[in-house]
Amino acid sequence: MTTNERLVKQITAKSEDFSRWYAEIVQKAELADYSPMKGIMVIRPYGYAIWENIQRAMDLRIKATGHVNAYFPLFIPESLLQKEAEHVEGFAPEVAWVTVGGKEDLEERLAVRPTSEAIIGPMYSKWIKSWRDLPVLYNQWANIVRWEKVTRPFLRTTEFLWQEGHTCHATAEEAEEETLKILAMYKEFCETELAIPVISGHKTLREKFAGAQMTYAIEALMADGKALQMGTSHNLGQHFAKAFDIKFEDKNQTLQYVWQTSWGTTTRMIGALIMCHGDDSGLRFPPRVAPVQVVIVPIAAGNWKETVLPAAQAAAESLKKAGLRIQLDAREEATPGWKFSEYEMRGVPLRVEIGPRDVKNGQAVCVRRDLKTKQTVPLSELAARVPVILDEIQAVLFEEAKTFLAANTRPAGTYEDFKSILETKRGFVVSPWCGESDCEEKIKNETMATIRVIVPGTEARPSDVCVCCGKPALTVAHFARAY
RNA sequence: CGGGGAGUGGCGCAGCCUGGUUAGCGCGCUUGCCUUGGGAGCAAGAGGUCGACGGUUCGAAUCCGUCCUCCCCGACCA
Repeated sequence: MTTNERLVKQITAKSEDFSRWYAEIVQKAELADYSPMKGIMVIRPYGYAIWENIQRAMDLRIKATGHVNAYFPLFIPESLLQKEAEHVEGFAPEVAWVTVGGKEDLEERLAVRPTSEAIIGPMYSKWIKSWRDLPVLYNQWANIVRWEKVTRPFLRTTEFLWQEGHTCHATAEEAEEETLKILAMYKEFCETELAIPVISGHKTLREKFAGAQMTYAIEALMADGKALQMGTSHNLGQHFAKAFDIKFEDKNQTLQYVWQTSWGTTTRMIGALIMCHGDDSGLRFPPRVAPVQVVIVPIAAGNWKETVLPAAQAAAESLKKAGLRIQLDAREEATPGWKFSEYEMRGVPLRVEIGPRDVKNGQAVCVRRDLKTKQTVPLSELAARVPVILDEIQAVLFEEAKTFLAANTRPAGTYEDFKSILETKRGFVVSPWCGESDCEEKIKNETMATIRVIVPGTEARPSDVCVCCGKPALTVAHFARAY
């Protein structure tokens, strides 16, 4: 990449300054823009299309596992939010409050939902009477407000979009099973749809959701070596059931509190797509969620409107019939070279060029965004071949990300190694840990790394000692600096 | 919320220190011609009152104050 090209594009190279690259690509690719309010962004059509694709794919999975969608209020009366002590304490610093309605001061202020447990609780209490009413498997797609101090487009914004599942079960075992089922579903979603490999496991008490009994999470590694939480699944135990009096009569005619779960994924996943797959030329979207999967660029020359254009239009039609998201860019005011760079920057997985030579030969030139390789495909075979190429691109992006994750997951037995890895390489550091919150805190203060998850199957050996304090290890944890 | 940087047509910047005619430049945009296989060329145009408010001054993009927003580094969080 020459300096001249860089100047023309006016985008900082990812390899030069990752943070700046991220901030610029979000705007240049028209994914999002800043609103007049601090930390509150506007998701533009190109960015929202990704969310719609994510929603569609996630919603299918949510429903396939027996859940149904519902919608609960945006406002939560303060008295409800306060019912679960740990919950309100955890969220208090970031709740936005409504205190005036019209011209009247409200008798009780209303929280703009930071999460919906507290508004769903009383409804579940009302609806659930019998063991026959269980399980309740609800999900809602909604917006959330958390008054964050530091914000970044998609990664942390004051208002964001998410799905939140809220379920009730008759037994602790069922709730735990649900929690883990969703965690597995999230992992599969990230890997299949987003081409982002994740590690999954449970959080420490220090990092768990306010009010949960246990929090599980999936964590991905971004290109700068920082971890990003991609989704959480909480086993709420009976904390909220007791706070909101959610009881049912079991088969033995005794009243029992329900066992609950809640789980969510957010528009943050779009940030992960950007940071995980992008390169110096811009975005690289996985075909399965790309807003535009194929852009067709006709090469305008000579009598192109009689020859090239009809061929391009026919190609677009045949690809649309194959079920693909297609854009035909036949604008005359932009040159082919300009379009090539533009769609690369915007992360379109495949570009199909059709020029006079191609029409003569009955072919098209396909250029992959992932590897930047070119191949010619007979026009008659486009509709059959392009879906295969898109699958390959999806697979390549996933493989590249997996390789990166593996290469940046390192064991550390001593605190010196631990610190050295975080200073020079980042990524995940896998180390034995004594299980004490004090040690976790100390490590965070000294290295900025936190325990992202404790992965099942990474138990400590009897001889292992805590990487920080040297006491016998309780378990082995994945540490990282995180967003 | 603490420390640092920044806000000037759509984008990227210069001007500010050392106040002074109609605030410049590149890209983009409009029109015409010509071109089109990696961000073409020529010509003619349009577009800003310099983040907001207040102050100093005969005069403010420029000096002072307050506020807003963005970026970076920390403390808190999806």
